[in-house]
Amino acid sequence: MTTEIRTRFAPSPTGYLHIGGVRTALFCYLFAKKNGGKFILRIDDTDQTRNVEEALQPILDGLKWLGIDWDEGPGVGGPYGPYYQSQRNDKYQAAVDKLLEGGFAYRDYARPEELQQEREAAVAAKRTFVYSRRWAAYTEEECRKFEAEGRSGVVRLKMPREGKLVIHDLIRGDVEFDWATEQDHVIQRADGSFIYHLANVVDDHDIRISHVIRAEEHLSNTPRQIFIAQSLGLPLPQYAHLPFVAEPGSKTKLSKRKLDKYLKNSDFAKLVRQGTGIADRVGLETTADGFNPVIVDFYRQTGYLPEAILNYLALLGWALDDKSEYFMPNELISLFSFDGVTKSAASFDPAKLFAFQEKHMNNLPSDEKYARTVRYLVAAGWLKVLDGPYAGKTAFNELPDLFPAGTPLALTRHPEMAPESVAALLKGVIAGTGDRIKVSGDILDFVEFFEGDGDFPLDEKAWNKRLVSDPAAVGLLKEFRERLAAVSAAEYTHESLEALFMGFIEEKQIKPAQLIHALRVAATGKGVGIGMFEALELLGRERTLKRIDRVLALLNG
RNA sequence: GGCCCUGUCGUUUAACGGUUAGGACACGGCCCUUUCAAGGCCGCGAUACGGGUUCGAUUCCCGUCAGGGUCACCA
Repeated sequence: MTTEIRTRFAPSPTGYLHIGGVRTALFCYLFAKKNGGKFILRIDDTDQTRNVEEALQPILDGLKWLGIDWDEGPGVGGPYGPYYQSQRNDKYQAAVDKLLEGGFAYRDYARPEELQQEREAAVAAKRTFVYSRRWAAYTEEECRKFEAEGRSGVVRLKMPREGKLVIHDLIRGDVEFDWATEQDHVIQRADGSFIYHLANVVDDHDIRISHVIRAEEHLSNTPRQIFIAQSLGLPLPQYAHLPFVAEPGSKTKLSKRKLDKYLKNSDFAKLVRQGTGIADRVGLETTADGFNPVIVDFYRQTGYLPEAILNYLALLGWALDDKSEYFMPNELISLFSFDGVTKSAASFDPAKLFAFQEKHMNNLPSDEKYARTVRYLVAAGWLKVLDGPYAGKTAFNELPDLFPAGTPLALTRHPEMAPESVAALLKGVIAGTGDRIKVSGDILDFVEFFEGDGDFPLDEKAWNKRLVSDPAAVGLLKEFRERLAAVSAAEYTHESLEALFMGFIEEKQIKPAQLIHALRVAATGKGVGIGMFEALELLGRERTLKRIDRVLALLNG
């Protein structure tokens, strides 16, 4: 009999998807898919004080966006549901009863402060704390006696106090523990609710998990889980404890709460600055609670590619060989194995993540780049959607990551322009920017093509340097303007414009720089940008002339 | 503090007893160039320390040190 490979990711509904969690989910997913198995999503909501649905949605959305699809779980169901722990209490109760019956657990009536005293005494005596089990109750009668004292009971595991346990970890090899160092952990609270470890073991078995793949921080918790499983007579899954994702430049676990500290890392700060710049322009909230690189939403909103994030995260703790680094998701699936997984914690490097993003973005077909940038231009107010499911919508969160091809768009500042021309312009801008757009939101750095011709903003520094304080350049610009005016609309291409320009500077015996900077500022308002002649072609003759004339008029006035 | 894990350039990793210890990102320089990117070339840069085992240790063993995790009626 061959058993199916089944892995699970079991997030608790915290309201956001942590980047470290994604890494764990990804490895679970890759291992399952590589081996033709199933990846299951289970929700660890045993702590019921939270609003589960609301706090779960961002996590489901994030995983879906990344393409980490689950075969069983919320939304898709499956044969071993329910996939919410809060709905499985009957199973946990049955397990606790069985543990009690078998003598593997007991009811305990100790008060927290009494336990605390024992603990302190142990520390003072420099010995390992071992609960005296003084308030343990094994019969109904004992229970009633303690309850009469006003005590409330919990159920504790009755851990072995001798012998050793060896865990065969797929990544770490054999790890040995002394049973004596394990505590009598609570598995059911006084209010009858259940503790995670109990629920976890019961569910992993019920849901037929074959491989428990999780972060290293759970390694120390594994003995008690094994004890529960063995006491219940359940077969053990295979374990694989992944190194966790650490802070930039440190080995401490990455946390959502320490944004201020991470901001001192210049690469991290750079990432945040870029993201915030984009989010601000498309009208998104940028509070640290929801918008920060530890949370997946940050990347989605800034315009990262899922495949880039997956690629980077896969390399954080896994390597194929000494040279390959660039992988698409399907390649990761076919190449993944525990052999390549590292043992030590890997710190999150924002600069390297960004490098992967650049690479994947540069390999993106231009149609897809187009489909991904529209959202930013619409949300920032440069474009309007004329028809289709998103007609009239402007809020970023109401717009899709990828705009459907053929959606008719209008240019806010040039309402007269036909949708086909708008689409052609945007396509041209994307082609012109080449590899300058690193994240989809970067399109907002090239909106000079969407500005009005008579009122586009002029970069102050560039304006002063290239025009105000360079009268020679202005003279040349005036003259070159006439040459441009003489070009027919059909001839107004970057090739012929470049030829025209080169002829002009040769004739004038000058270097390109003596005119081209002035021309750029006049035509785009900026000191930097895409290739000059591509820019002129995109603008077209009429718009170029209008722009130059406006600037010339400003200089005279 | 007990227990557990980890320790190769700044970061991420390769080398599974024999290499001038390799790559990528970052960084520095040069080239290209109308700006900004990109690209090309070059450079900087590591086996935590101490003992063993071995003809030979990054690799195996022991110790030290360092970092991290875990010890909740959180997950």
